[in-house]
Amino acid sequence: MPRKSEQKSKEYTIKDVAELAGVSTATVGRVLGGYGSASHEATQAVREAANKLHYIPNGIAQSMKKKTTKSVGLIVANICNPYFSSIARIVESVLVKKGYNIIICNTDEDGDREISYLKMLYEKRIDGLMIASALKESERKDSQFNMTYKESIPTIIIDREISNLKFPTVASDNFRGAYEATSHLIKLGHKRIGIIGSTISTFFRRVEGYRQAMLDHSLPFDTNLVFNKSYKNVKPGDVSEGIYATKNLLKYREYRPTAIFALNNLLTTGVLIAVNDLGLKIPDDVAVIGWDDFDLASLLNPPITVVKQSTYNIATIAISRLLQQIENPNTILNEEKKVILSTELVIRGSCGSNVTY
Amino acid sequence: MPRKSEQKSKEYTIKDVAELAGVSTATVGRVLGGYGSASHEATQAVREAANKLHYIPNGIAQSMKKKTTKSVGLIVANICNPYFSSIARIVESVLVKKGYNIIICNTDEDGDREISYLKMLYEKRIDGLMIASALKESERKDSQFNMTYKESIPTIIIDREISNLKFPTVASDNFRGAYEATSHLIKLGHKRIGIIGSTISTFFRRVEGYRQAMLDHSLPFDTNLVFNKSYKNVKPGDVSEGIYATKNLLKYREYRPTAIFALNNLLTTGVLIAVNDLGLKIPDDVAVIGWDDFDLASLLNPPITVVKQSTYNIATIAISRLLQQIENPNTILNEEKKVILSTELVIRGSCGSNVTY
DNA sequence: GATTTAAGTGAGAACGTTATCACTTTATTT
DNA sequence: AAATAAAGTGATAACGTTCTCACTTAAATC
Repeated sequence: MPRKSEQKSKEYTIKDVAELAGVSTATVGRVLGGYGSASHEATQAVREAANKLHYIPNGIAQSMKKKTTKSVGLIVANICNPYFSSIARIVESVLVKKGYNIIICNTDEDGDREISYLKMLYEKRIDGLMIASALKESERKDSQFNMTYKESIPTIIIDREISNLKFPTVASDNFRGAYEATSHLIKLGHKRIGIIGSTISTFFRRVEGYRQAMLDHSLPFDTNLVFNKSYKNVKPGDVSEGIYATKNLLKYREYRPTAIFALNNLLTTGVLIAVNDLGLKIPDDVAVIGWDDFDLASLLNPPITVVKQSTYNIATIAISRLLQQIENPNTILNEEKKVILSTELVIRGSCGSNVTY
Repeated sequence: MPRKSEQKSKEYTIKDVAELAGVSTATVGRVLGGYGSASHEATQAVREAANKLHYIPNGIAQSMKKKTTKSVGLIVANICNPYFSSIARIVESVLVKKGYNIIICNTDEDGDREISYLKMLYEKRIDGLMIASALKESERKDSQFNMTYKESIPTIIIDREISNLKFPTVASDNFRGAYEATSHLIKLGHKRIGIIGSTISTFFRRVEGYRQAMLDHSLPFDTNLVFNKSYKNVKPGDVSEGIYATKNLLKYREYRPTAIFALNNLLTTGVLIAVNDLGLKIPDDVAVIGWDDFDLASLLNPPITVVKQSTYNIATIAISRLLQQIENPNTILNEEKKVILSTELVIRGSCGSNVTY
């Protein structure tokens, strides 16, 4: 049965190459690894042998010896969120040029999953970690959570801040972005503004910005207008969450908000679907403003006003700092450990047009 | 300087745990690995020691010994494409439950990048591979390309077929989906139908479906209406490609197609933006039909008619088959090596309403 | 109580590299 | 021509696990 032997095609090792080339494994290492020195003949012979055997170096063994894996972990809530997928793509494109690869983990905003991912990645001995933590405000003080983070491995926190960890952070100015968006709505005459988010820390900052804007304009901060719970009957990471929240906010006609501020892309879509389902018109019946820009925003009728994050900058700054940490562990990044990028309010038509600026 | 010693926090090994627990490394392995047998005392001592040292097993060393890495590679064109990010998310969620993680690679439809990714993943000794190959029709016969694939490692091809490799495949019925979409347009009275794609193999099959539909309805197959080149001045994986193509197709008023069929999500968005830019109305001036459904499709004015793929099914079938190959390498999947899933034509308003069915 | 079976253990050889060390050969300098 | 430097090489010890093997002790069988 010659077929059987075919199936278990042996994985060739450096030893096989050495044997075929008639040199020692050390020489093979030197030739293939490009260090030390080897004669022309030896080099030739090794190359030939490696080719003939279709030798593929064992990265695991290399990692074992070199104590580096050339891989970084990326923990995000949901790779389907265009914001995170853009970041992933940019980060990946930078990394691949340096020979790194990227391990992607979706937490679905679940703190426990985040912890088990961390353990997994640390076991994998990743060289670096980029994380948009799913830790909730309340959990951030919990020392048990912080113990799961290894301060010895290069880490960069994106999108959300984790206050009591001393890792560098790159994020948007959530407070200010939300403040501006809310102020914009207020200037257009809106007094009852609903806001849809969830329990993650970033959204808290945005809600704070919203709150401050309301208060600064002598409007009440009404918690009935803040929808930031996650309901069990609605799966997160799905349009349905935004639909559910919107329908709840718009349920009682008398108390109905005249504007809704959705705190991420998916939620914005949910709001639009729900408003459409209810037969309401934007912006006349209800104004809408979304967090995160999207390609189709300007094509909708009316075009949607959004708070635009500089995703590209977040990603590039974050990855360059991470690589810096990885490649030069002694670098002290104290100077500007925290990078906060400003957002941009892109005014389109979904909030009405009687601007009073 | 006690600070310096803090910085280089030693990575504890199984040896350290053994020493602290007062047992041999073999016993630690047994306790932590959950195999063999260990006394209650030993178990207790080991657990305690491991905890005290915050011991994190070295997965690299484990992989070295066990010859399995518990990681699979996913090669796609662009993680920002909702189609691929959905697949990635579903696949990841299945894998993580089994203790695997996923390494993501973006080829940007570049065959050379695909090859270098393959090499990288093989060196990493991934346990399995899921790939939407970027190989072009012409390259598929090139044996040089096929040599880069290792038939010894479990692999599943998704989205696109690679004819001369004997890996199982899961994909949509591209021909039929395009045939139906084109027929739909023809029945609505369209005779000049533009189609926008690019050079990848999947799109060829779709263009074939389009072509067949035209011929079956006694309409000419006009290559001027087929836009499937990639231009250097336009970066792929971006809305601009679709915009550029659309503006080209609609340039000459006399020859202008009355309908445009966009072969992926990003291209559809590009078409919509371009049509809007040109001040044309859908569907009166030009009808639009897109490949791949999207959340906002029904909210646009008019709602966009699309060919919907069963992304969820593609992902779940693909990953379950891959896991089957990984966990039971002897399984012969010959019976139904190729799974072709039918698409669904979701008729909305972007093609006009005088349906003659 | 003698024998078999099971439970609990440690020593040590792998796994496939890298990289140090010692050595030989060749090239370069005095 | 002798002395030194440089280039080329192979043996071999790590890296941190797993797991077989051999062994001791305890439990179960007759």
